Amino acid sequence: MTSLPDAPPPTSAAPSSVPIILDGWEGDDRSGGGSATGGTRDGRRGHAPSDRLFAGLNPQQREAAEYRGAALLIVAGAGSGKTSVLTRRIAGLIESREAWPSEILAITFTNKAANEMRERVEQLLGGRAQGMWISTFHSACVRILRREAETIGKTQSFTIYDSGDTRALLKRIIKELDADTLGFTVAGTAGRISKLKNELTDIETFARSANLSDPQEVMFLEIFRQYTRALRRANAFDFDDLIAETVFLFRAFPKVAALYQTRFRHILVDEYQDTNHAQYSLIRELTMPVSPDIAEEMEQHGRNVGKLRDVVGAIPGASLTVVGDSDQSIYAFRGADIRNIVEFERDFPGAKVVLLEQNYRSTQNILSAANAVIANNFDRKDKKLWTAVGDGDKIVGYTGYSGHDEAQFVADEIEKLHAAGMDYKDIAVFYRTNAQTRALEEIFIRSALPYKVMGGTKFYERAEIKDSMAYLITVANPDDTLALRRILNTPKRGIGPATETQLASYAEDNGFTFRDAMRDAGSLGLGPKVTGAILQLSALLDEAAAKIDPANPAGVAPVADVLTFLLDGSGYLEVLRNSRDPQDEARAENVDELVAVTREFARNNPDGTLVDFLTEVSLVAAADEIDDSSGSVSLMTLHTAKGLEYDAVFLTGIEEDLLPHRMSANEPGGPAEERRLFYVGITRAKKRLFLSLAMTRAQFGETAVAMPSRYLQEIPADLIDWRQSPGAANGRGGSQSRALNARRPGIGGGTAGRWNESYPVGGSAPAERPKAEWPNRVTGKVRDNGDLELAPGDRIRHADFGEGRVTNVTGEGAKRVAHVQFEKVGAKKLLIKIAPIDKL
DNA sequence: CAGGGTTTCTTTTTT
DNA sequence: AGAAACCCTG
Repeated sequence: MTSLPDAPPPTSAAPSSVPIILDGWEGDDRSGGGSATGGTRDGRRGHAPSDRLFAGLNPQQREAAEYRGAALLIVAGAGSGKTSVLTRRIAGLIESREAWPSEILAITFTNKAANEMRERVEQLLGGRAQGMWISTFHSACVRILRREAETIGKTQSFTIYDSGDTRALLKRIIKELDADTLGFTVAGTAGRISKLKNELTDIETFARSANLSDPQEVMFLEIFRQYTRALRRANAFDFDDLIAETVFLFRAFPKVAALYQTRFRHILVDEYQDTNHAQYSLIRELTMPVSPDIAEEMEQHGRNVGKLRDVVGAIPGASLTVVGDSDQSIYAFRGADIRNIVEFERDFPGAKVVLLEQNYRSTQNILSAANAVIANNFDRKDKKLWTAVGDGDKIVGYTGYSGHDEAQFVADEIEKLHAAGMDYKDIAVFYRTNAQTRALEEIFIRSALPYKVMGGTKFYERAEIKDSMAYLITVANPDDTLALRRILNTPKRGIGPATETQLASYAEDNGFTFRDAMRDAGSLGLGPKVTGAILQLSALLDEAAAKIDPANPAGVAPVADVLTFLLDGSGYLEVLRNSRDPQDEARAENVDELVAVTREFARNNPDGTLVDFLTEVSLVAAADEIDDSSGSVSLMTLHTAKGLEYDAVFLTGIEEDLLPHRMSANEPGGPAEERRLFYVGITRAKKRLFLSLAMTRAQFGETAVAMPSRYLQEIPADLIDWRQSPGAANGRGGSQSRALNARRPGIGGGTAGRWNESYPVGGSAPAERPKAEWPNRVTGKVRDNGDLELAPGDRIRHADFGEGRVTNVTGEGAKRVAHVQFEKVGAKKLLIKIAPIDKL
């Protein structure tokens, strides 16, 4: 077939919003076929992409969008419009009929980015984009692995273990082997295994190279072996397996690989600087040419690949476009290898390189700061971001006396921005470690500031959610012993560790699964109560499994129904609701929330199965949670912030031992990576950038002195307007400092000298408040003023802010907010229920 | 086996 | 400070 239909090709109905659903692969009409490297050879190039698609691109961007060739590297500085380039490149390929949508594979860093890219491409094309694969590495691999599961000894409903599951499994193995006596820790072992998998070292390869005279290494090998075996028996993959096993699959089964190599003709990878070796290898496999004999065989099996073949009958490799910025590489700790991008031209000879340096995001002041900071990393290609939008406002700096003081500054400035017309959703607060959210959250709650914490103690990591999910997993994948053991005695049914061990060894001895052992609990000679409990649970799970059995004449039940059935039948929710522990109330609400999530899932994916739901949940990233329409300030780690942008950005905790983090000091390349992290944070800001730090920071329940980060000095002084500079905070706060030291004897005052050396004493604005207003801790923690009646005109006293007059009261019930004009610190909003205030 | 009390450890970043 | 691990009793 050489001619093209005029209408867009019919493609399978892959629901665009849910990349995980398996689309009907065979149903994809590939009849148009196409060769990446020979776009014009077979006459497919009906017409060049219209100028409309490239409107508004600068010459470099346009070149990157239009270039046709086997390999293209787009070096895209922060904010240089790479997403525009990528989406237009994809749209151009499709519009010019060089490619069908189903021939496109685009890899993004988060599911959210994937969905956005898909929407933008569809927008550009007017909706003719079904069948594209736009997803993360992990989602794409899951999709492939589910499809090919049988080939590698798994079933289609395999479970995905997250790092928590991995840790739980390793913990048991280490305990059973008594490996902790040899100094093995769960975290250390998990990290080592992860590293090996990211390097594509499987257990056999490792065993061959292991030094067997080292007992330490022998033990590790045994742990690794048992871990691998447990995963296999549980019909489960861990995160790293998803990538590595796909690579192994392609290498072991070239014909399977050929299916994907011929399907995907144009592969695009975003954030290429953060790919690890396994991901790099996956891309290499996918862009490999198909040999003549396999191509021949495919054709004989009815796969219409003829027009892809070259003169010798082979199918050339797919075209590859990668986008990245080595200055934004921040994932070396999980195996990302900066060499992948640095050596791209060597890996793909003849590759074209396009540089994007013009920044469309930030003001020049922000960019100058970013450029100055990153210039301190040696060993990098010099690259300078520039913008045409002008200097903009100065960067604002602030040094708090404590983490809470810093948080109060952030809250106050956010309120000012909001009062000046900026939406909360356009403001973000970044920090290095999740632990830093505590002070921020305390202050934000008290200030009645709407905020959302991205990532951190994620919803899906909460115990009650993991419990509920474990019920679902057990139903979907009965082989998953880990999930089964988790719910065995949750809620309490009198099945203790001893019984659990008995069941496990009964299964082991007879070659059953744990699940089978439960069904056969009657023959174990346990007490009648325990036996009854096990059989009851077993029956409940069987009944639930029947609900999703495709063979069930009643039809397949929605996920929500299965979940509520399990939660009711097990009594899990009831136990939480009847508990005296006040936290269990919130837990029950979370479980209800999960039920709501399953309903939402069913609404978005009418054909979504339980396995689809579990997959989606397993692969949500922190950045996926961000709801653009929400009127909340976003709080997140610097890592989560990658790829995002906000009008105003607060970078908090810019202190030594935090940024750069203490732990990074030992790592080779650590400080440089931390600097890139700072750079990423700075370049997220469009209009306003705030840098803050504290003189003392609570850590492990102790208060320790903190030093300004070395990176602060790298920013030219004239770019920063210090509201309270490190030097000034120290000078003015001398007595404060001593008071703190007196309270906490462990802190030496001698190191504080450095505070004065490098910073101007006194900012351009005087410190707003006397130090006495700033105790190091938030007072009145578990206060409840629920019944306090306040009206405009009332006078109150606040524990920190002193006296003031209520000007307005808004909100209802527990969310009533008092607007107060304080005598010394100005206007504040306070959540009445918990604010440390008294009516005068 | 369950529940309560005490002790110890934690904080790097995440798909 | 808070969570998890551990230990003890009923």
